[in-house]
Amino acid sequence: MVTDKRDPIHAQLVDARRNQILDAATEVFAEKGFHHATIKDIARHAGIADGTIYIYFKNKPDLLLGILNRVNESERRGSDLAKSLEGEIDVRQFMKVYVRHRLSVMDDNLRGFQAVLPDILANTELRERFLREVIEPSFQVAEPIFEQWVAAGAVRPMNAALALRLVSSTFFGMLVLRMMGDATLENAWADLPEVVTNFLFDGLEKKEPSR
Amino acid sequence: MVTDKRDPIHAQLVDARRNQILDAATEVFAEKGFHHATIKDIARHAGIADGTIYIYFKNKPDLLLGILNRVNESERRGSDLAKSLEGEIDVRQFMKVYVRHRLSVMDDNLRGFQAVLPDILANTELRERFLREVIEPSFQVAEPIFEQWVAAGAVRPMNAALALRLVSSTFFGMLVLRMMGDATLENAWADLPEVVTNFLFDGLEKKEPSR
Amino acid sequence: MVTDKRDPIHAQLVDARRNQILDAATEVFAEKGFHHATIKDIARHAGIADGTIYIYFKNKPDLLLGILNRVNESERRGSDLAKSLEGEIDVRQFMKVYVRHRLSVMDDNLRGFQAVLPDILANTELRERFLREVIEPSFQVAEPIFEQWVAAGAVRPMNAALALRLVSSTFFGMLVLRMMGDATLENAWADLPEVVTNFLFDGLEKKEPSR
Amino acid sequence: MVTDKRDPIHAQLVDARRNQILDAATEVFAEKGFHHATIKDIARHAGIADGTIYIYFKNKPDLLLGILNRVNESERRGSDLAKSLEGEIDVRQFMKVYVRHRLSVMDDNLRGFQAVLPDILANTELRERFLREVIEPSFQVAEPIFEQWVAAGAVRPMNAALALRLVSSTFFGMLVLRMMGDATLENAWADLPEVVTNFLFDGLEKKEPSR
DNA sequence: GATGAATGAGTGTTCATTCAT
DNA sequence: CATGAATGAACACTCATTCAT
Repeated sequence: MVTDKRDPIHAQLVDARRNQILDAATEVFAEKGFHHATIKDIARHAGIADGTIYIYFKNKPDLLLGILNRVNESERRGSDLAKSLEGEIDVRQFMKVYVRHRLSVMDDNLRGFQAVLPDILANTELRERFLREVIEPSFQVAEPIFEQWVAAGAVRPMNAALALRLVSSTFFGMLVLRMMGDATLENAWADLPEVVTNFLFDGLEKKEPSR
Repeated sequence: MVTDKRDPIHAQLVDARRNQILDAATEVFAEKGFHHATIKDIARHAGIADGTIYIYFKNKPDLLLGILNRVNESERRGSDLAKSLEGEIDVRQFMKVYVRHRLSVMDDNLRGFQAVLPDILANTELRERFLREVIEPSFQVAEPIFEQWVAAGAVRPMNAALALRLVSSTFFGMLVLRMMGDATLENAWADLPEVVTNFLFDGLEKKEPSR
Repeated sequence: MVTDKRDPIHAQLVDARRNQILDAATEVFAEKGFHHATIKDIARHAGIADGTIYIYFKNKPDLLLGILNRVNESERRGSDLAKSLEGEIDVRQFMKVYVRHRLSVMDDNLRGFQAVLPDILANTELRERFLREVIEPSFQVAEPIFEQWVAAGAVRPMNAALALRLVSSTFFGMLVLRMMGDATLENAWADLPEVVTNFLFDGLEKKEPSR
Repeated sequence: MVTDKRDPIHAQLVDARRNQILDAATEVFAEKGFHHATIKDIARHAGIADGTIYIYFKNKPDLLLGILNRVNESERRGSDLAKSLEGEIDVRQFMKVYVRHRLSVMDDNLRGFQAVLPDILANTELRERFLREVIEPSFQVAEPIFEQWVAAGAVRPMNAALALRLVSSTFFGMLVLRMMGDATLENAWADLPEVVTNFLFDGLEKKEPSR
């Protein structure tokens, strides 16, 4: 029986195995950190032999890239959502939907971030890759939307690039605080879409809310 | 000649050596990450022999703790500042001073954070220690101040604990974005105290600023 | 349909497969050396799957033995030739035929030797096997022939065993030099039967050739 | 105590250690072949720890190169001898001295050759290096000497390059036969200088020897 | 105190071999 | 028979740590 490597069934099997391995790697990396996780750990976690991992991944760093790509994929859907909402008039409504989405992505991929973020921060190459491939593209999607808001008078005039960094920072910071194990943030997760939207729009100061 | 270990001159020499080593370790960890940095690297950077490091530090992780403590020291001065400003009536002025201080600490310790944060995020033990010893104490200092603001009507009523997390997240997020190499944030660093203070107080929305 | 394993057609098929695999193995071993050649390499070279090799050969060393046997077979035909020429009076003519034959065998099996000789020299077991099964038998064929020449006065009296080793050494040495890539020897290959015969009979010294 | 790496005493210690390791490696490679020898084997043989080997040698192949260089050193002394004898009138005497020297070098370095030759033959890179660095230079020393002999009428006119290859082949072949474990050659080793010289000069054929 | 050579435990990776399909 | 995915034993190499000088 000659099996065509381009066989879609074969491709599905390969994909399933890759995901099985990446799931295990995510779990173990998140638990022990990339460097303290051994291939044996991951293999045992996935219920396979050490060598099998090397059929699907070139080496250990490649596992990290695999996880990163899956996380990126989720992240990208955030941009897609933003794009799809473009033109929406009710800015605050837009934001609430977007924040909810972001937070849920964050929640779903928490283990993935925990597996990947420490090494993104530690490793120049990964860092640059993540910046170019994930963060900057999302800024590029967001910037015109933000400027449109300013033009429409829905948002006060400010440096769009900088404003995006601040909003983005808030999300990154929440991710980091959750990863650190902050209980308050974890327990309040359900209320966050509302709270964060208000924070981003109104800030801390007391004033007559615009609506 | 027997040297008394409690000799203050001796203590100063020891401290100088420790700092010399920690400086080298900070640089090398920030550059290569904790695990890819070797003791040889650090020793060469400090201009001493490998073995000498072990006279001043128990082991490699202990170097990380040493760096962490120096960073914490800087951080603590943020809390001190906040405490010292307590009672200040002009909330926005308070915030501007505080933000400026925080950002300058962040800037001064960027290499230190770069050396230490990836492993704080990766390592359960460090993570918990950082949470209990640095983050939570700073929340405990800030919470009464914030509640006092609410009581004084300077800030709109909101869950103090959560508000602090959001503010704190913004700072953490900016740190992370800078560590990632975001150029916009780096170039705008000088304007940030103003911009961030406004962001935190007023949010994004257009409204009649209260002052 | 039950196929009789003693079926001559079946046997031929098996033989064809074995040779197909040995050809591939010879090529790959010669190119990369036994240890750097992988079963995958050989299988790909033969256009079959890894596992198929194990239907025809017990294990990797067995491939080497398979190649060795084919080389030995060629070598043995040298002895056969010698034997067939026994009784021939014109010693120099005998030698010229024999040398030509040997050199052509060497040429034909160069890849085989390249595949097999390094490991014969490295591996005690193979070494002994090659010595007992190939080299010594050929000496045993040659020794009576040589002594007959001495008796007939065609060759000067000398230790037959030692003389054979020297002649044999010259051939082995030429093989090694060619394997090393010596260009002079390779380019002169066509002239060698004449040159080598003269060298073996007359040596280097100037004298009146006997004919 | 600061030790200057160019300290001659330090250099001597390093050299001693390197030789200790190379001795062990030679023994183990000769015994088991390069690929079946493990670093642990060699370390144990040298009475040191695995890691120590890597202080003095970059990697396992580097050990082979180290052995090769020591063997080359011995070989080079053959060329030196030939050069030093240049101008000698008694060609046969010259040859006897040279042959004796070569055979003794061969004998002294037999383990070294056994360690190194299999991989020289198996490995393209080593093969080329050995050809360029050892064999060809020795031919270049020998060729003018040989041509001088022809001019002086001490040797019959023949292609010098080819004649050298044949003589050289005889030596290589004897080395190979000895490595294979041929007992006859080993036992006759003491008589070889005489026998080989005669063989090289007079060949096999009966004739009135020129002296 | 300072040195840096030596140690050896720990791990990523390869690849011959097996076996369910 | 043929396949090739899976296995896991084996091994080169790294590097934190020690300690004699």
